[in-house]
Amino acid sequence: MTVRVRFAPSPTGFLHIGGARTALYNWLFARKNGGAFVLRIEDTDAERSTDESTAGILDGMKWMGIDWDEGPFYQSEYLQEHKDAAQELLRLGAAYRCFCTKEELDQQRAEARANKVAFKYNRKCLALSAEESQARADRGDPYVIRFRVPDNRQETVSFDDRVFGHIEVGIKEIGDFVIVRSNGLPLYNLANVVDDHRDRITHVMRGADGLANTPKQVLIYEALGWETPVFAHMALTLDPSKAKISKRRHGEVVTVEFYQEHGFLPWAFCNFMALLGWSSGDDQEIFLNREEMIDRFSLDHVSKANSVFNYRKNDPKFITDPKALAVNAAHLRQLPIDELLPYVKDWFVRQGLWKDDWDGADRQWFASTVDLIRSRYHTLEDFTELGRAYFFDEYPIVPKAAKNIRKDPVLEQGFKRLSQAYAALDGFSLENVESTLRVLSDDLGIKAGLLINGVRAAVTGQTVGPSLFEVLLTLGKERVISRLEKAAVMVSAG
RNA sequence: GGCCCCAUGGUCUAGCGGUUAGGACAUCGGCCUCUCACGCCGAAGUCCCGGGUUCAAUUCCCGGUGGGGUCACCA
Repeated sequence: MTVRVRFAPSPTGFLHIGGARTALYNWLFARKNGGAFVLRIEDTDAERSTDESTAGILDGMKWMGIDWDEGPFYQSEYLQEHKDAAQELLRLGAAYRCFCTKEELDQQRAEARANKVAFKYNRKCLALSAEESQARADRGDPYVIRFRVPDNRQETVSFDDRVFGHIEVGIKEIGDFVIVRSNGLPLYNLANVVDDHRDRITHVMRGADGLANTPKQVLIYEALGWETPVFAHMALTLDPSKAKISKRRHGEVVTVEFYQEHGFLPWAFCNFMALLGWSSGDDQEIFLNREEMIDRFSLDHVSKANSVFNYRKNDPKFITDPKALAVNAAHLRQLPIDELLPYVKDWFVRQGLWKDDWDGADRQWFASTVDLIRSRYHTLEDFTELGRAYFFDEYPIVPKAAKNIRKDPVLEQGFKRLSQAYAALDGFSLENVESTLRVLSDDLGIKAGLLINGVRAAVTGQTVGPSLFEVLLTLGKERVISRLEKAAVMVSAG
């Protein structure tokens, strides 16, 4: 039997990391098993569903590179099927109309709470005769349809969850739940089962918050005489205080969009997400390409314990979970340069900073410059922020760099004479660039390090970076000379 | 509160009766060095608690504790 899985988000917000992870695991499972990945938008809550959030979810998935084979289907388009299923359940005696008012039910809930037991509908309307039920319906009395939990035939409902194992719950624990609202619209538990059955889903992989609903759904499958799919629930991702993550509480940092906008490589982001609850079984954590992870993916190593998304609010050093940054950085420096370049280009284009020469005449230069600096960057954003000076003549000089430039008055002479010496140089090679600087340091009677650090600060605006002489070569003679002249002025100006 | 689920360093995890409890990130120190990063080396830090079962429990069972989920005419 061909594996068929689905991702069925409700479009009530942006795609957040929890949903992204669910989508990713489904996708990995489908690709691993040569199955189909279906995308279904569960938009039946018209109050909360918006086109924008649907678009946001699709965009997020596209960015991550999680492609779907079928869909997107929209749950709202299958309304009639859901209603038909409810009628069928009614006909089978597996469901019944309930005319109880909200007030009555609220009262029952209050009582249940007072008695410290779970609320269970008291089945008042189950006692209604078929005739009376029909008569009241015909008369136009408002009613909901409840599923009749078959407590006369079995004591427990159970299923074997692919990650949590055998789950069993006493049937007396489940109250007759509503499957169709009084306005005629079916509810999640019913619609979801009908849709999964129609879409021939073989494996339902979703967040563990669906675990407690599953017995109800199993009951519906059984009542309709449908085969139940395999369930595989995934532990939730929590925030550092163990609270469920939500955009409302946590803001942008939990949305996929945030990672897109902060220069994450899509697959590196997926790599990090995958690690939040899944392990390869050995020590490998970095998967530079999709195939590698697909090959290794298995439900056997999906964790049952909730994981904590370890982001720190307002931490200047870590804009998100340090491990997310580390994984992205690993991809940034380990990817073959030719595979990385397109993403760097996209980033520059997005920022409106791309120059066409960089994949034309200066293609080689661009590649080697990116290669030179990438090992100390964490995100693509670093190329346009920290790495500004490598690509543009306008660049900020960070305070510590400014300090290095003015560290010693002798540096004014140093910069001035170095620029003159470089100007007089025949070529501009690693060797003569370095020896020129060292000879000058001796002349000036200062340590080469002083001049080197000053020059680095002057030409890059940073105190850190690659070996200075490599930097100088990448920048080229002209730029170096003019930047040194400016630096000399900076020193004299104090 | 009822029911269900979970529990290895700060975080993500490996482990599946006998291990100096492994790896990654983060932290700290060292090497490298013109700085930073990379790379390499090293340090600190963990099996929630209590009972069993067993020659032997991080591992199996039970009970606590802690955390999470769920109990809607949301999905």
